Order: sequence, then C-alpha cells, then structure tokens
Amino acid sequence: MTHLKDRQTFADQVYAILAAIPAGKVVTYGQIAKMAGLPSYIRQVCFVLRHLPSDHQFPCHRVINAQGHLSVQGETYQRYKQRLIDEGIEFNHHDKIDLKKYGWHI
DNA sequence: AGCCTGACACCTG
DNA sequence: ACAGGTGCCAGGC
Repeated sequence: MTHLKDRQTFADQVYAILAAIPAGKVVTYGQIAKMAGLPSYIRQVCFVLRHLPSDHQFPCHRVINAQGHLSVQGETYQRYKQRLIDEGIEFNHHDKIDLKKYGWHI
C-alpha cells in the first residue's frame, strides 16, 4: 500500500463510498476505512476528506466522528450542520447526532 | 532520515 | 461522563 497506484486506489475507494452515502444518513471515519478494506487507515480517510478538490460533489457533510459529532469547525461546521438538518437529520441539545438512528448500516 | 501532525478510534482509570 | 494515553499511517517539512 505504499505504491502511488495503491494510494490512489484507496482515495478512489473513499470517493466511491462517499458518493454512495444516502441522504439522511451519516457514517463515521472508521466506518469508511473499514468499508474500503483498510480499517487502520482512519487517518488517511481524514486526509482524503481534508484534501477534496474544491469543486467536488461528495456529501462529505455526512461523515462524522464516532461520538456523533461533526469534526469540522467554524463556518464549515455551520454549513454542514444545516445541510444535515435539511436532510432530516436531527441534532440533540449537545449538537450530537444519534448514530443508532441515522447511521448508515448496510 | 527523522520528527510532528492530523476533519480519528479505542481502551483505561 | 471524561481526560489521557496509545495505535495508526501518509504528508509535509
């Protein structure tokens, strides 16, 4: 997995998984890593998300951490939260999402 | 060639 | 509930 081709493949897998997340559902970083077949690559999932092309169409607002919180901050946080709310996802009074209810399980 | 750093997860105490 | 430590691996310097 150190070859450039493999790294690209991993990124492509992440893209594919992102694109497949249905509206109204959320997934965790670790879940994406597992789905891509490399459960220990959580940090790389973060890297890929952090470096998406500016014109990407992926619903990365549907990716949250295992605590049910958005891991982004500032204005991005507000944008993502609003998009999730628009999709029918609710935040509790601690700005937390119920993964049992909104988690994407295949 | 190290060393530090993440849009994290998991285990402990 | 919660802070702290550890595992993890590529990127960036």
